[in-house]
Amino acid sequence: MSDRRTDLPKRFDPRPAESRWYGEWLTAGLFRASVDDSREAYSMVIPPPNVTGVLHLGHALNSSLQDTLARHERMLGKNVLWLPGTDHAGIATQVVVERELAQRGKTRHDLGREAFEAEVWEWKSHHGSRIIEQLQALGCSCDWSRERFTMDPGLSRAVREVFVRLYEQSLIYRDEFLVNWCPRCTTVLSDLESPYHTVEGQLFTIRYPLLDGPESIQVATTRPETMLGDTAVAVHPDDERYAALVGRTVRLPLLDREIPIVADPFVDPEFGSGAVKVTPGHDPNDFECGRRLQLPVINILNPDGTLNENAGPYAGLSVRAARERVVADLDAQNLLIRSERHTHEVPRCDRCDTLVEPLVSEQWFMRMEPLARPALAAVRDGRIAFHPRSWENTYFHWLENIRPWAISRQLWWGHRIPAWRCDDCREWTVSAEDPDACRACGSAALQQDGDVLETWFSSALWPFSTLGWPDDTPELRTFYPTSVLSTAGDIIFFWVARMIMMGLHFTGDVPFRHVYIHPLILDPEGKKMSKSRSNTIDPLEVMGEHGTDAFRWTLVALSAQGRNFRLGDDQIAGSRAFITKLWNAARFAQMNLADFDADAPARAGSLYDRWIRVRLDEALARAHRALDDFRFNDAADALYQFVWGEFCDWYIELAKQALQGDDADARRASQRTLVETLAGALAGLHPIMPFVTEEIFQALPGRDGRFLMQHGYPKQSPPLSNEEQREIDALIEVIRRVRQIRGELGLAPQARIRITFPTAAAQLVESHAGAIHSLTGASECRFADEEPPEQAAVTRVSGFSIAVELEDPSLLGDELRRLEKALRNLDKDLSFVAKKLDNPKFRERAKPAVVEAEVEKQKRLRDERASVEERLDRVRRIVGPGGGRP
RNA sequence: AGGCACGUAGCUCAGUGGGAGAGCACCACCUUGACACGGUGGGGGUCGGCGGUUCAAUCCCGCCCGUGCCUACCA
Repeated sequence: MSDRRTDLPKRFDPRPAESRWYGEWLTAGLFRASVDDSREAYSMVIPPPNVTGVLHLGHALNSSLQDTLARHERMLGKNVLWLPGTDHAGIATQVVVERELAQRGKTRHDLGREAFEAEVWEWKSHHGSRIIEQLQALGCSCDWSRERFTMDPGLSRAVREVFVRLYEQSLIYRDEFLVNWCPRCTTVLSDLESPYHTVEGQLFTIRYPLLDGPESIQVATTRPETMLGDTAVAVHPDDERYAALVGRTVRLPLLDREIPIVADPFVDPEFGSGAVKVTPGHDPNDFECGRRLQLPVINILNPDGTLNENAGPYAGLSVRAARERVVADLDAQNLLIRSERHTHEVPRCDRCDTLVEPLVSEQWFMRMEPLARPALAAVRDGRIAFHPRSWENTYFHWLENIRPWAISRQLWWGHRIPAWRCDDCREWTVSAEDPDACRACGSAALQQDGDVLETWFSSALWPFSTLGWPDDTPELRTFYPTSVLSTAGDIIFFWVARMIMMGLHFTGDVPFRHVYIHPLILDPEGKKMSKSRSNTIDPLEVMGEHGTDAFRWTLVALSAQGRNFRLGDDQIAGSRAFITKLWNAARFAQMNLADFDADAPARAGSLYDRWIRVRLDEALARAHRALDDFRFNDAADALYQFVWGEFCDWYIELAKQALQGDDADARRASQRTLVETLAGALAGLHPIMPFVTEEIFQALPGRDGRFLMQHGYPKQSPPLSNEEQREIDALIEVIRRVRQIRGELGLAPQARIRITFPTAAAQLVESHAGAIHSLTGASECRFADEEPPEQAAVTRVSGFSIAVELEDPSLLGDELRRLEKALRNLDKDLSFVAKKLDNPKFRERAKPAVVEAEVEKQKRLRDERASVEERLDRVRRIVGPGGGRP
């Protein structure tokens, strides 16, 4: 008799629901944004994952949160664009493809640049969409028709345009600078790409003899081989021990080079001997010291990490071999004072883990301070807000101490730098279009720079390059600035700050209005997850095991602001239980809706019906306020409490009377409330757990072929009057109190009980007799104002007492203990209230409302105490002083 | 070393200037016609420590201890 698609099976099976609904949503174009739309726009760009990447927990979390926002805003009726894509990940991708080539016994040099690039594109076409498919499995509602890749023609054009403009503004320049060099990748790395790792090394103390005289000076170093590039020895200007030596000359051992002793405040007199060898070619501090004092720079390394001709007899050796030889030779000449164990930090290549060598090289740099100033202002004046706000400190600190950015990379995979050098006059021609002739001398003998730009350079343009910049496109006009950027805290420098700088500089506006920094997921022991710790969790495995909705719900429900969280199986199992609860509530609804006619006129609902609708409205309002503030956990909590604690625990139980009763009108009204409230709850949950909510929604009667997302959120219902609110509160309290007596006295669940109410409660009890009987297990409710029967447990409910008759006289002993406990608790409460009210300063200085509340509280507690005490006396008289039981 | 968080029930975590909550775990009873991934009831916490501000502090301030993350780096 029903035209519904299916009956809900006993258990929810996530897999088929996930693939079915995701496919239908895509077909229906639900995720498409439109530029020709009068609705308010809401937009986000996805932090583009690395094209070589696989979905890890960080992606899963961030994407779940963004999807929650995107779906929520769509359901609010906005024109939502969530723009997806990937970045080309210069080094990572090149390393992957080179590894594949190596298996075929080839290097990229065997292929040549063009063939190698083709090889990478080929690789991308086969493997580059893996992470996109994984995001889809997670349910992400991105507008896939607008998927972008940082190497797309449009985005590449944006990169060139930006490079050329910055060059013309003298913000991009070439310079010789000490850079981080990866000898394996043979490319420069940014500081951020060369993280430090702790190693157990040695600290060598070496003696440098003075040129004129028998004295010598001792220096300490962890990298003795770099002495081959020393051009000075430095001491602190205020260090009296060495004051006489400053300006004299030492003879550098092994190479016999004469180098000066200089004074520079960067030297820490407390460390080691207080004198330091200065190697401007291979140490950041020394490089800066060298610039200050105009010391010569000697580079002793070849690009592959071997020593070059400047190392004299050590040329051709690896750094490691050279270190051993240098130490041995120094020792032989009695110049090695000592070596001791020393833990220190060395930089390694983020991508291949090779030791990074600082070395001087000519690179393209970008001046950052002029762009940093407006970027700082945009956050200071609130045009961009960080959530949680404390991350602003991180942002400010980095931008206030910003240094030039080395943007060139000696790779073959990436955006090739649009700069050509003239063979004849050596001048650079920088141009968005490939030039025919040198700008300086007109020569046609031009060579394009072989380097490419760092990947982050193109990522920094992502919020506007993906929307068509530099053209003035409808997409840009509609969706820029974007609404929210959601990402991880450790990426603020790499990406967020650079997007803000580039966005302001090139579009004149901020790239996004809100930056949400999501929590970090820790393992069950509270440690950061990492491959090296092998404590990672594979999101796809979890999704397969527990279902994607359970996984998403867990991540969202744990995302409290400003706090990381631990993830383990327990958390996810809890989410699955919640989904099962929802599922079973839906099955209950379905069973009771078999004859439901959505179009039939229904009379106004019962108090229960009107109450649960109001509770739904309040839960949705709380959830939506929470989402507005990025308090994802609070949103989840509001919905959870409603579904489980109110809809399932109370409404369904209360509605059973009408649903299963004889009054057809009452039944129809409750059916309507049941289905509409459930649908409203599903709508509220849908942004967080899209699949199961759609699955249930589509199985409910009265569907019109549209999807849950298209229905949006339910309209508000009229509020309850104060009287109605009091009535439902009192009913719930009565039921709770009686259940409490049953539980505390250990009455068997089957045991029927008789309850005596005062006549004043008659109206309440009679209006809700069905609920009271079924939910308390009462067989009879009586009304009497005289003293309650002796054989009874008495409890107090908002202003009146109710008595539960006890069949078994021995239970009075338990009742005695129950009352004694209640009395103890009341006395405790009373003494705390008294402590306040007896303090004259409290009455004098506390807010009058607070004082009044305490007075009220005291009055209520005293009343209650008197009533409990009276009853206690009576029970004591019956049972005797020892109580009913031993 | 500096910065930023965090420390609340056995565990994972919410929360608030007026005597603290949830989920899981635990105890008791219950295979009741949605649901044992369940129901009803219950026990359990000097809210990290020490000071300060306040009539009142778990909450605000300072110091200390512990944990985590980030940044920088001593040759």
